[in-house]
Amino acid sequence: MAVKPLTERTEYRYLRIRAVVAQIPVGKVASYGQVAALAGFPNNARLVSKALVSDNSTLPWHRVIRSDGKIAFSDTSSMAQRQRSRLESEGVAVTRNRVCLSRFLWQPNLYHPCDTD
DNA sequence: CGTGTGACGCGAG
DNA sequence: CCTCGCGCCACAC
Repeated sequence: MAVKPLTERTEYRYLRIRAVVAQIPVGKVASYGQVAALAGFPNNARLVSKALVSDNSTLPWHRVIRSDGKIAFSDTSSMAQRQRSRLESEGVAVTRNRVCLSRFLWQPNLYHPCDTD
């Protein structure tokens, strides 16, 4: 099975995105859009998910969630459960597949669309 | 080159 | 709380 050869540009973008994800501290979370913006790609949150899917390394992918605080996976999927356990083991409370952004969002000053509660 | 798809985001009902 | 629609962009076909 040959790995899909990414274009040089895409590979570079993925590297930048992974570099940002790697900076998310333990016990904090960031949204896809926030990671994209920090990596230099505003309005391209989907690129972040792509970068994580094609990633093999030990990246804290579980600290990346949607802008509304919800875990991106279907709440019944095994991936969502794995992400929940990883977050909870870091002290991040997950209620009904959602993280309280007001408590656990990384760099809330940069981007906080849903700061309720 | 048009179309569909998705670990997204956001506003309207 | 929910669903829909549209914008967004890379990629598979």
